[in-house]
Order: sequence, then C-alpha cells, then structure tokens
Amino acid sequence: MSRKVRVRFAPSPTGPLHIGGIRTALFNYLYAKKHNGQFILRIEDTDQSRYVEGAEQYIIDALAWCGIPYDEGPGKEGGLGPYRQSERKHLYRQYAEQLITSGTAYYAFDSPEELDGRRKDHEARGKTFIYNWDNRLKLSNSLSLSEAQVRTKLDKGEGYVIRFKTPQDKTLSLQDLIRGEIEIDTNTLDDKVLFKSDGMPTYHLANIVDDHLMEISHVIRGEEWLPSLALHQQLYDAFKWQAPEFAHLPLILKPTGKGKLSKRDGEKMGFPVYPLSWEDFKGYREEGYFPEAVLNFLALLGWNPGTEQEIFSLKELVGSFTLERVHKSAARFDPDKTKWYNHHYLQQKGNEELARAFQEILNAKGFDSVRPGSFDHLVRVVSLIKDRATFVADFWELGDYFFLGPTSYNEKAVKKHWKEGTAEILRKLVSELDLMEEFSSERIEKRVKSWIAENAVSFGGVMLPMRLVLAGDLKGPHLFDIMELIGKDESLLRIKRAVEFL
RNA sequence: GGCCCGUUCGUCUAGGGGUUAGGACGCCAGGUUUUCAUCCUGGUAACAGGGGUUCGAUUCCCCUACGGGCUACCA
Repeated sequence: MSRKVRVRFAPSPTGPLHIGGIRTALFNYLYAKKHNGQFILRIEDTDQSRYVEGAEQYIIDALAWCGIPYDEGPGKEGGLGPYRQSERKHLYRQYAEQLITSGTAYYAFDSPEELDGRRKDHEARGKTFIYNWDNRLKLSNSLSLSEAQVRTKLDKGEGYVIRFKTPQDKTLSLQDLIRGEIEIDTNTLDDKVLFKSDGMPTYHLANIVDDHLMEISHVIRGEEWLPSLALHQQLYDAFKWQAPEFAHLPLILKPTGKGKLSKRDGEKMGFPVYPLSWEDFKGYREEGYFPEAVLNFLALLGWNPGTEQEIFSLKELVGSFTLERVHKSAARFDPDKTKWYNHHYLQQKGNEELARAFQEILNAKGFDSVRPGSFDHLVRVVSLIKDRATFVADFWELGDYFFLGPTSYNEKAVKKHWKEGTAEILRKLVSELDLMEEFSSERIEKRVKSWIAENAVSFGGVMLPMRLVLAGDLKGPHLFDIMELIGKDESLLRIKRAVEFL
C-alpha cells in the first residue's frame, strides 16, 4: 500500500520564484526527507511564449542558496529524466491520443478567436462560457462532427486541440491530505484542453504524465491548484494509473490589504519577496537574510509542530514535519517576524564568521584594514556590537565610530550634555589619560573613575560628553571598550578635536 | 456571476464540548545598562455574526457575512 516517497517541486520558468514557491519546495523537501524519499525538481516549460531567460537557473540557484537540494532534476539525472518538459515533448502526444482512443478525450477544432468571441458574448449577457457537456455538441469537435468530417480536417492539417471529455452527472469524491474529502459535481467542470495546437501538452496533461512516469507518490502544491484536482484525478482514472496522494498548501497573503503576496508588495513595503535578487527586485540574500532564518520563518507559515518551539534547524524541521499539521487557511506574511528570526540566527553565528562578512562591507567602503591589526580587532568590534544587529550590514551603522572619527555630533545630545565646564573637564582628563602606558579598557576605567573621584566632578558629566565626542552620539557598547579598541592616540585626538569644535 | 477552499489577539499560531482560551512577533511599561540597543520581567489584545444540537459550544451542524483561489490552446 505505501509507496516509496517521491515528491516533486515543479515550477514554471516564467520568472523568479517567490517565497511562496520556496515554501512549497521546502514542504516537499521536508516530506521527502522525513520519509527517506526523493525530492525531485521538474521544470514545467510547456508554454514557450511565457519562457523567461534565466528563470530556470534562478530557481536552481535559489534552492541551492536556501539549502534544499534536489535529488533528481536538471543536471542531476536519476534515471527517470529528462526533468525539463520541453525535452520530453515527444512523450505527450501518444498519451493524449490514447485518451481519444479510449473515448475520454476528443479533438476540438474551434479557433481561439471563435472561443474568445463566445466568451465575450456570454460575458456581455452576464453569463460565463465554458466548454462543457452542455454545449460541446454545438461546437466544432470530433464529438459533434461526423467521422469523415473529422478525418478531412485532420488530413488537411487543420489546427486542433485535444480536450478531456468530462463525464456528465457524476459526483467525484476527491481526497486531499490537508483538507479531507472534497465533492465535486462534474457538471460544473469544463472540458479542459490537454494538448495544444502547437504540439505541446498543457500543464494538466504533462503534469499527470510526468508524475506517473517519474513515480511521484505525493503531490504537494499550492492551493491555487485545488480546482484542477478533479481533472487530474479523472486523468489518472482514465489512464488507469494509480494516482499520487494530494496535499494543497494554504496560500501566503500580503502583509496588509487584500490578496496573495505579489512582487509589488515587497517594493512598496520594503521587504523582499524573492530569495535572490531579480532585476530591480531585491532578494533575501542580498538584503542580508540568512537562509536558515528564511526557511525557519517559511516553515512556520502554514505549519506548526504543535509545541511551542519556534526555532528549527532544517534537520529539526525534517524530524517534526507532518502534512497533518499543515493548516487549511491562508497565512499573512509578516516581515517583522522574519527580521526577528534573522536577529536570532545572527546571534548564533561565530564572531569570526561575522567579521569576515563585515570585512567585505568595509572593503566596499574603502577600509581595507581597520586599524593596524585588523582582523582580530574586527572580531572584537563584532563581538561588542553584534547583539544589537539584525543584519551584518547593521554593523556599520552600529559601529562606524570604530573606524571613523565623528564628523558631526548629535545635536540634541550636545545641547543636553555639553555644559559650560565640560570642555575644561575633558581637557584635563586628556592630560591625565595621556600619561597612561597600557591603554586597556580595564585600566582606563580605573583611571577615569579615580580621576573623577579626585576631582569631584559628576560621573555623568564626564561619561556622557566623552561618549558623545568619541562616537558622535549617545550610543554603543561600554565606553572604555570603545576607547581601547580605537586606541589611545585616536581616542585622545577625538576628544581634543571635539573640545575645540564644541 | 459560477465552482471550490477557508475564518482564534494587529500578525503567525496552540487548543478544543465545561480552560483564568496558551505561546511567539509587534506594541506599551518596568528592570538592567550612568548612553543607545540587546537582554529580563510584566502588560495590551482574539474564538466573524445568527440559528440549531447539548445540561453546557469558541469547539459539532446549518445559514449569512467576510476573506481567498479557480474560472485560458498560463502554469
């Protein structure tokens, strides 16, 4: 009864994958790995007119960046390929014809223009035209025409499509792993095109044929496919093939407003909807998100383990994932939570790793070395500021004063903390600190504290202005740590400069 | 319009015939930090509405409303 688990992610290369697609891929991957099965990538490029250059590579790169590798797919033959439908083109016609022979499909000669005309006509009258049991005998097809007429048309090479002949007056009982039983009255269905006049199959045919040939056991896809389930199930029955099990995932909706998430939302609201950048649209990778954060967030959108655990590694997800716990209802995408996850994962990273990433940003800004010293120094900087960072790129904003003296001072802070005697106090303190040999955080702290005590000045009256002149603002980690890291000369220079300036 | 799917705090969600309806994000407050942030503690806030069934319904059923999807020789 139970088959070997083989699932597939089957995107169409019509553009970049967005995070909804990534989540579908992820759930397929999790299900496969949970059951020691295979995760297959199949490129559904049967519509030549919508093919977008680079989209397939994008899909492959995106999956790789996310860390959900496929076991079989383009460039990774598994014996049941090829995995690009355009390369399987020759396979499909025979299956469509097989259905004609068995009486479950028929040739239709109506031109797209004719059909379009009918649709418009019906629409004008407030009705909807669908090609179905009710009207197919009034249309031009091998059901309404005589055998001789059909023969003639075919011989003449007239364009045709092959349509599925939906049965009449039947109630279909469909099973969905997430939604349970769904009943459909076949009279509400239309006779879908299976094979197009350009010699290519439609999605429906290619999908069923390939899933069968590739021995797919479970079809896990977005909810937008739910209406097609009736057709697909009937196709399996018509071929007398064992159908895979189906699971339709809830959709991902935009953060606010109506509708499902689209690429425009990210643009408007300032968060990525794509894993990788695509043209003008920024990707998660480029915005500084970690793949583990994206995956963790996506996994909890529409699924939960039933416990209060929120942090999951991919491995843990594989262990906990079940389709039974996938939701029925659509989920709104929440950019804030994604950031929270990223903050969490950033804290998990080692300082060296983060320093290396930060180094790249510094290089780009023209700092090839931070201070004589460098990498170790950078690691220390990172260790001091990382807990307040969500992205590696935040490090600059958070710690620019480690690399550059302030070019301006926070006005409000100056107004509040730069009093009349402040300059004089700092001038004296500089002379005091100048005597120091070992300029370590600990020593500086000791020295400053005792100096404050001896001179009977207030702590805040010294510390706040000092911070202001060293960092340009009232922000940052322990002041003496900052001083040690930027060094004695630079520290004193900054103070002197400020005393003159302010 | 037709068909289908759905509906617990603002958001992601747990729960399930009798609960103070739990957690997380966000937000707010307090604490820590003589700064800012992190962090810690606390707080705010929800069962769409109406009918049933039942001793009792947020939980089961029906209707309505609302949300969403599909309705192509696109996937």
